[in-house]
Amino acid sequence: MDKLTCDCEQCDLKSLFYTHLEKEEVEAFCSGKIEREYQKGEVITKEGSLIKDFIYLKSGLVKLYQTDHQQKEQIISIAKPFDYVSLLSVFSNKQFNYSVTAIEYSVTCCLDMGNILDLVKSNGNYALGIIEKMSKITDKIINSNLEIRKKHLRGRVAYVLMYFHDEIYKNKEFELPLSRKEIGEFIGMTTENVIRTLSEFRKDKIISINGKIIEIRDLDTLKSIALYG
Amino acid sequence: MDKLTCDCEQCDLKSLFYTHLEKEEVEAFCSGKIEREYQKGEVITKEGSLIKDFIYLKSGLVKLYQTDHQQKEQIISIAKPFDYVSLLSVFSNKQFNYSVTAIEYSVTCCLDMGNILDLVKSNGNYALGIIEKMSKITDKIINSNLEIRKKHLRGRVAYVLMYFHDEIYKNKEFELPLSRKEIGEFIGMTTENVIRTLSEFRKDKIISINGKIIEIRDLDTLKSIALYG
DNA sequence: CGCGGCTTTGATGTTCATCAAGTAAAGTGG
DNA sequence: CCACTTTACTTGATGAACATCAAAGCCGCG
Repeated sequence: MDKLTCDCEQCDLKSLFYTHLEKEEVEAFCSGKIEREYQKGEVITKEGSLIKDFIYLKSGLVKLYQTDHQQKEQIISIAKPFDYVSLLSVFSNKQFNYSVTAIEYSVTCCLDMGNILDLVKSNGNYALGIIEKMSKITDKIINSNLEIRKKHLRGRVAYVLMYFHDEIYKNKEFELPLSRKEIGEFIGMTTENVIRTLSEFRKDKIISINGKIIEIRDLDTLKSIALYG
Repeated sequence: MDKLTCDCEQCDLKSLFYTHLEKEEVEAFCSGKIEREYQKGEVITKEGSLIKDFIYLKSGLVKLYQTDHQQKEQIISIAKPFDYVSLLSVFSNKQFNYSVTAIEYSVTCCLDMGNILDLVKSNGNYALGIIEKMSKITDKIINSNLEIRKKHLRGRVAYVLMYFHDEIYKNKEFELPLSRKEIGEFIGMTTENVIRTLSEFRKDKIISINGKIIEIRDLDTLKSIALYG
């Protein structure tokens, strides 16, 4: 994790954070800003730690997860820029409810929580923007949890592959950012069965596997398994 | 469903909605307000219908759920006053993402959505209150879904019973507001297995069952099943 | 080089859904 | 108010879906 300097004017996320702000507000806002970069595997925030900053993801990919009393992890959500801004818990708790770890090289931007609160209070349009954002993010998380819950193993694995295809890489070939174990933690099944199901898809010529590289060979079939499996 | 008249001054929820408002704001706010009452089983909002009002629950108990392409229902959450205010979707969508049905006699209060939006924009403290509320509600939903997902059948059923005991009725004896089928829809198992598990608990003298009336006879055991089962 | 973590496959047993069948309760129309 | 239909509840038997256990290969890293 390193610190970077950055120019807010060219930040992709300014539409999210700065649209409703006057120029002087932006400057005040950004003065306390710190960018950090994380390598794959580095922890960004830990469950239970105090919330001092408001963090959002500028680039990369992260996983949100909780850890069990048996040290088992449950992945709540995979998030890309715009999808993850630490909106969960931030406004209701003193501590983070979830841990966040980079699963690809990622850059975050941290703003002082106090600044955000002041802005919400003083700028209604800004507040509304935050509310809409929160609403969308949590809707997505809740819906994907419901989706996963009602599927069988094949459907769940297909769902994850389609998720990476549709939402993240937009390409039939991509490198899985998650280990088999993590996929299991995400969709609630054992590592062995994730592997077995992937192997089945390979035998059925729905995908090709080369380590972490996946190529989708029969998108329609995969899609229908994701929907009805 | 009937309309009622109501006095905002004595509304239990005024702490949530009116704390940050001036007297004249409250009046403007309440002018468009409509109270409605629902008998057990009556639908409050339907998935897919247009959001015109901002609804919150004044008294009673409701279920939030989605309906499958096979007409199967999945219960997302059981909500009591303060727990349910239609915050999910409301700020991010034109339509409701979920249906809501009363599972006990309930009273709702509907406010014009436009009024709420104006307030959020013009009153920062009010906005912050809404944000905190949203954050807490969605945290609860996400957490309970994760909890349920990692348990076995006995643990899930115990979890539901403990939920009614701890959160709703605060009493060892209560009448289940859900049918066996609905409990299954809530915790992701079949009706038959809900019944079987309840019967097991009865045989193990953990609970007594009389139709929908449940009495918890061994709270400690039930609690530990809910935690570790 | 060896150790630990990730991956893979097979064999085995448990958990759970499904099917079937029957009883009880609750609503419906004559 | 009673026959009738429907819906909720209950139990058992069966098989499918899935977790667990075991063993071995692979790779990266100190």
